[in-house]
Amino acid sequence: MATRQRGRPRSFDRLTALEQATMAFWEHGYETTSVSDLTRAMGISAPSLYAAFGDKRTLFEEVVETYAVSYGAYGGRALAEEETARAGIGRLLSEAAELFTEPGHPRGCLMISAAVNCSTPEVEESLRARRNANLASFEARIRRDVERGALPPDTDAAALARLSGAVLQGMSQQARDGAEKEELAAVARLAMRAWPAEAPPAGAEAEVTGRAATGPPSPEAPVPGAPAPETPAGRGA
Amino acid sequence: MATRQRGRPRSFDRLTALEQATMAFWEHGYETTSVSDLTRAMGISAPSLYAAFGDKRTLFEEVVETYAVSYGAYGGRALAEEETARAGIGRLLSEAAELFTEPGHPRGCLMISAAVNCSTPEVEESLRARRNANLASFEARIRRDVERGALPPDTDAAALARLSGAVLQGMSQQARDGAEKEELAAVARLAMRAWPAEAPPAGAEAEVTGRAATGPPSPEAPVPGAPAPETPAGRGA
DNA sequence: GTCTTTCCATAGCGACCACTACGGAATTGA
DNA sequence: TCAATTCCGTAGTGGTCGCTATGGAAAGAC
Repeated sequence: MATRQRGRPRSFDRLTALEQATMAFWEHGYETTSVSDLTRAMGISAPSLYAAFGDKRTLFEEVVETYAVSYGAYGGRALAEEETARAGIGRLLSEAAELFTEPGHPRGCLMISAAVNCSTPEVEESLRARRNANLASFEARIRRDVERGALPPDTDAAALARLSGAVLQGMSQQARDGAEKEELAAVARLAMRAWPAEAPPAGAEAEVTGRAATGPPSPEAPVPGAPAPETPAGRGA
Repeated sequence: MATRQRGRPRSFDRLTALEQATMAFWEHGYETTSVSDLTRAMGISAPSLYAAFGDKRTLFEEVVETYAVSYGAYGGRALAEEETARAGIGRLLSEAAELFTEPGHPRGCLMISAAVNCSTPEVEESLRARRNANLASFEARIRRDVERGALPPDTDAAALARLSGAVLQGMSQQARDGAEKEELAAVARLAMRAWPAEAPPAGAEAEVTGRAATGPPSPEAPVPGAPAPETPAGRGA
């Protein structure tokens, strides 16, 4: 890649167009967003779209990938940065309440809602796989805390992960159904009460009655906050 | 309506055809199920479909209505028959785990998934209204228990209702994503742990936390299994 | 300038969409 | 039997779908 490319350079910004396509898909879903909707939203013509992004399905996959990186990364960060699985998922749900209702972009989560009832099985399957991968990352994070002793040994990690994913998905639909940020935040807060009593993260003194801290706990106590990436595809479960 | 109708009688059973249309819409959603999909599933030709059911949208509305009555009624019954809101919603979620994964029909809930990303706003809005009505019926049922003293006075009825709806919606999507009955049942069971401690249902010993009787001080104590329909449109929230 | 390369707008492809005009077949009441 | 009435299969409506062939305009290299 030495010389600059020869011919006429393209007259639109590829990343801007991609973001506009993201908004369109996010709002209306894969199937319901037609190519002519896309060209209108992106401000380019159909041949330009096909030259720059391949076909509609390839464009959607690229949209999902950038969405997972730029938005879904919140979830991965919450899980990785927080001391415990409980704090991580609590923060993830709380941030989701904000993200799902934030002005400036469509409501809810693209990975959750954009390929429901999709007649292209590959597309539906692609997002389903991302959702299930995130469920698996929830479960792994919880299981780690169980093994570490931060959660009771009889904790059902799979069920807790699935519940967290279900709440997240329900919050997404309710955001699209008109729920406001505070309402979803209350749901997120309440959902954390289903968690078992949190054991002391490490060497600290004990404490008994269930239902411990909900918010971000000790800034940095023991256990040097696992660098773990843990979630390959961002939020969405 | 005295005399029998004159001409040639229709050669298919209307209710059977309606049920086959229900299965098609349930599986693929409103938008993605084409009229030719419907005629194939129902075993009739397009003109017969239009003569018997009006247009596609009218057929869908009729499908939704019968679905709400025959399937969604489970939810209304659970809410009406159980002693407490907690028991009612607990039973509703547990029955949903079964219904959403039962063989013999598509997975998940038609009212939750069939009009996501729908390009016909009236259809999308119609199911959204049913979901929100069910949320409201959850909230009313919970609020009644709070006023009755069966739940603590500081219970956030709206948030608890919304959480229940979110879990239900998430369970529907996870059923479609492949979750099995036991997994969803575990989610349902776990979700009920978010509920506050249940107070004795009626005239039992006093309780502490402030605030004297607010609402109607439960004239008839334990409230026998309320005949109330309570939910006009069945499950779906 | 000239040539080469690439972009992009017009215009149109076949396929499918929801929906319906038509006419023969079937079943009634008289 | 004869109309009257209704059903339903064939075939086709205009419209939109995802996608692309063509060809002029624009911007580099020389």
